[in-house]
Amino acid sequence: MHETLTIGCTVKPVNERYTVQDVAKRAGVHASTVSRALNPATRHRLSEEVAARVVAAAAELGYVPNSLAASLRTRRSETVGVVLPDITNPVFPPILQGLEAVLAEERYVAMVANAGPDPERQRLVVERLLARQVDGLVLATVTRHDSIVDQCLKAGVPLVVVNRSEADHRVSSVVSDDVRGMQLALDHLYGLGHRRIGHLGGPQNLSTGKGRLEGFLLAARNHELVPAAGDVELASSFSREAGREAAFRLLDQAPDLTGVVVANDLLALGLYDVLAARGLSCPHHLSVVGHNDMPFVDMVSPPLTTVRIRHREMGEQAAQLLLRAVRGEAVGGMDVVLKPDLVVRASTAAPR
Amino acid sequence: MHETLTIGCTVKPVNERYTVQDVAKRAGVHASTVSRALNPATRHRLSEEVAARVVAAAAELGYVPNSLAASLRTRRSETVGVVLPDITNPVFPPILQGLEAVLAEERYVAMVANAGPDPERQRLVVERLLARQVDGLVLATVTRHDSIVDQCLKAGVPLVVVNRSEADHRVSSVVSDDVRGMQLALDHLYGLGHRRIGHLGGPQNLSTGKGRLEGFLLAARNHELVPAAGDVELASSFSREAGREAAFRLLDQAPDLTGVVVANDLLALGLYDVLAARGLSCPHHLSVVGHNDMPFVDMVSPPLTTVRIRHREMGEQAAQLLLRAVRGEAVGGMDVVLKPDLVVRASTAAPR
DNA sequence: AATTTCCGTGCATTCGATTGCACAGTATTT
DNA sequence: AAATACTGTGCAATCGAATGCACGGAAATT
Repeated sequence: MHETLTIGCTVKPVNERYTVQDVAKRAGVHASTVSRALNPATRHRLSEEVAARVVAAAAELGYVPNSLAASLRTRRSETVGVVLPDITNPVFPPILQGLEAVLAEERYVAMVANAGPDPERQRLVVERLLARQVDGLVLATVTRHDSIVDQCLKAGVPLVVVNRSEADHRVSSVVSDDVRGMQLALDHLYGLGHRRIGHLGGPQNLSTGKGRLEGFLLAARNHELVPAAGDVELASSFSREAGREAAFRLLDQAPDLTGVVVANDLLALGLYDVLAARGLSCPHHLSVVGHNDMPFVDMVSPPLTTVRIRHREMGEQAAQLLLRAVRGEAVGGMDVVLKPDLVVRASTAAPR
Repeated sequence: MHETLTIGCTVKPVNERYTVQDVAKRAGVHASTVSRALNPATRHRLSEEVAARVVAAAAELGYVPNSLAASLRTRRSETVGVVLPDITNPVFPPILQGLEAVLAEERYVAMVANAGPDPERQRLVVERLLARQVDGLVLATVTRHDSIVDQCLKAGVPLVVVNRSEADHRVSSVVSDDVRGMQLALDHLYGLGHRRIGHLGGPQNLSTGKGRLEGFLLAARNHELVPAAGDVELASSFSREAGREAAFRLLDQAPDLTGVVVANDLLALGLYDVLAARGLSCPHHLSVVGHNDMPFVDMVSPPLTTVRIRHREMGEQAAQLLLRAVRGEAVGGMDVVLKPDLVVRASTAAPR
């Protein structure tokens, strides 16, 4: 019986999907009346009685409107595209959750594409989304100088970038205050008594990587610390693997550091790996502060002190910004900068 | 300048999107010829010269076809809906990644909806996706008896369930071999010398919860272990929180257990919390085996011994199954059952 | 009672791409 | 040379819903 039933389609090959015509016939009215009766914005123009009759007929048939046809006519698809660099990076699911929640409230649906880091592929993905007539785009992929943004601006599609921003801020963005985050992290270490503090940074072509490095340098200056050349090392991407590689270099160059402010939790986990490999213990030999407070870093050993970013809210804000733009309510763009918090756990302590 | 440029739309209010008509005019041919020239399947019916001329004209205008219009006519949207219970559960991103990768290869796009656990909301979400004429649906939400599946079967939409399966297996599914997974877990503990082994289980309305409990009981019987009534405790959902609650009960009821096989890593983390709260150490006081090998459980303390499920591959298989169904290539449905592996880390040891 | 206003509904067109059918024009056959 | 086959392109209808316009009838006005 399993063989015979199966993948839906075969059960009922004749897809008896009803149209406004069918509903119209059943209700004894014209198709246009059905359209009006089913649209809350135009229902009032009909007599109560007819509207009710149509609604009843639609319900009886189990009528489901064809959004494609409606979108073709109205030029609004109530669909937005979301372009992610890597959905398995734990910061993105909460962002997506926030996005989706706000969009769903407004009957919008998200088309999610995992575009990866390759600009050519991103371009293709965006084109595909545009072909599907998305009403707007959320990009979580942008680099500081991003040709995809050019493409989108040229296409004239409402656009919001999230998590990372563009260098020249041409489009609305929702990001975290990276400078402030680094300030919090460095203040914390300084307060514990650290004076030899390094930075394990991220890629400088991403606003987060650059902003956090700048924040680090600024915060250091505030405390009249002067980081030596080898006290800063940059990872080639925000991944545990790249973190390992950069951490190796950092610890080789500056073995006397007592604390490291890391630009991202994944990188911090890479640093953890290196510490473990070298038989060094955290926080005893080295205090570590991460960035993002991604899920489960409270469970690693030692639980990671990190800068918390409210990713879900980031997604919510981005969705709201985008919806405003889609509706033409936005008079101008804006940058929303969320304030991060420091979450102190067990990876930081007074220097040995 | 930021104010003036902004959210895309305002930059170029006149959305000069070209149509086949425009391309046709420019190439000096009829619109239908443009359509044929741009479709790889029909291009051969045109003379090389005309086809080239059309392609050139399209490129010059930067023509982007309107997929909505095409879908309306062809009745294929090259879009599939993906319904998730909770995208922040770390098992889903890899599944989504696998799905998206296979779909993207075939030019399909995924509409992702985070429907939550409420069946009424799931129903709404599915209806919305159907209204958008998705070619198929992937459900990661199914319970053992699931009314949403009824709805989908009635609608006659190609359908695949992933991660969890339905009790009466009416639709194709891609799941892990839960019984085998539990066998691996229990064999491992038994091999270490454990004889008092308990089970921290999941909700019985989910195939994973039920299958893993059954697997546990079966594996216990294989070793001629007879679990006492209190040796099994079920969590109300697959979450760390529910894991904590159930773990409290389990440890109260059966304080002499030396090992616990847990139905899910999140539950295992809840158990970790309870052990920490009671000052018990893992694996010294209690060995713990998780299930899923979700990201970063190798970093928790102690690194979790767990049953690895290849979630990405799960997503890939599901996408392939669905695409076959969409194309009508599937003669029947099938259940794909992936074999899990045991990953031994530091949460298991010989009993004290 | 005659005229105007308004209201509810129907008609027909539109959105943009696809595709069955028809028809030239050329190539092939007898 | 005539008949046939084929090939490349155009024409027009179609997918399903939305909407400007018009019209008939009822209500309101004078």
